[in-house]
Amino acid sequence: MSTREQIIQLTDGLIRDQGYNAFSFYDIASKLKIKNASIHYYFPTKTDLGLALLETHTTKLHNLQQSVKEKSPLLKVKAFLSIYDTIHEEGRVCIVGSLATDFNTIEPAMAKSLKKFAGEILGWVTEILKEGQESKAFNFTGAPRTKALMLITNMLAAVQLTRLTQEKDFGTIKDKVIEELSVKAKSSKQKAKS
Amino acid sequence: MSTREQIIQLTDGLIRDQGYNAFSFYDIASKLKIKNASIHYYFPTKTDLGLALLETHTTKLHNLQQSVKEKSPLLKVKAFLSIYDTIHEEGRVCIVGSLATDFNTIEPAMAKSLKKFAGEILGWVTEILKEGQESKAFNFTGAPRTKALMLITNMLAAVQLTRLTQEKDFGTIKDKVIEELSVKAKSSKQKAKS
DNA sequence: GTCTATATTCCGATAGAC
DNA sequence: GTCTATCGGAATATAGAC
Repeated sequence: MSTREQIIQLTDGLIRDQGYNAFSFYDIASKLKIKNASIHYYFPTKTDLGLALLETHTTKLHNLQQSVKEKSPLLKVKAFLSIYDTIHEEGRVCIVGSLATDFNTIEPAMAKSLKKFAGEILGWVTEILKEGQESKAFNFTGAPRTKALMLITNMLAAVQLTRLTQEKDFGTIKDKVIEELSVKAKSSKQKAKS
Repeated sequence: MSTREQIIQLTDGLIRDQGYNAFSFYDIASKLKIKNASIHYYFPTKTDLGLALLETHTTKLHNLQQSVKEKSPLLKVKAFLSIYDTIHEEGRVCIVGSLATDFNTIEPAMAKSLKKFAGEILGWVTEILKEGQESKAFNFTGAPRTKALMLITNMLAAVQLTRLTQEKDFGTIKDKVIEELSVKAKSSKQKAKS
């Protein structure tokens, strides 16, 4: 991997671990055993680095979308949910949640890029839910966009909240999200479990 | 209000607006037209200030719990959800979400206090849902704790995500949360709305 | 309680040599 | 591309006068 790519990868980990305002160029430089100034060669400003990071996240999202393009709505939703598995295992949070809480401190260019990225995710999940609702693969009422918002909020905050409660809460939430989406008509069963 | 209380109140707004690592003693001092050093008179370290803030949030939570102690489960849930109304109107995020994304940068004492606070919220919402489930006021399957986690994640992330999407998304999410909880058996109606 | 003054550390960023 | 050196600024925190 090129130095530039390594810088972006380390930035990603640091932002999602500690937040945008808590990581420094030195954190990255020391890990790569290069000097501070070298980072500035690739990314003149911190905002340039943040923008490059958001571009790689966008590319990764597009790759994931492509990889499940022909799959069922359920598998597509699971593909989306699986994004958070690694995030949770790392003890980190997602890039959207991390930058959302720092939103009022980032520069306009980054804010714009972040909004676009969040919009693409929401649009994708909405499309998946719409497809599943129409094919009756999913069991939910109301607008797909609303359900997409709730699905995203569940996962985005699950990785944040389970830093404070119990590690297993993440899996509990994820399982329940899938269950509520896919379980049919509901014959009134089920009670204390999950 | 005493200077000490004003400091805490300003800290609260700043942390939930910009994040723990983005606000400074100077931000507070300048708004109160006093000097940096005066803040240190009340709170020797930033951690002391953060701990005091978490104590006021705990007190406010207890006050809210007391005020709805004799109400129905639905009104109790609405009381909990209403916490986020003001937060959203301010364009801020909740203290748990803000500090959760900064969790790996705060000192152990604050981390411990934050975990305790989050645990109290989760315990309270779980109790409300348990009560509503047993009295059949609520319509959900599975463990109350799981549903409580999902309710909290919906709201915690709603205020974060709607910074990036549309302002009205917050209300959409909140309404749907209440609807899914309280609507009965479901006569199969409802489709494109909400 | 609030101030001035200062210590210390860290940060983002730039200039210029190699 | 990476380095040394340095600038300018901002942060937390403390000492001691008033």
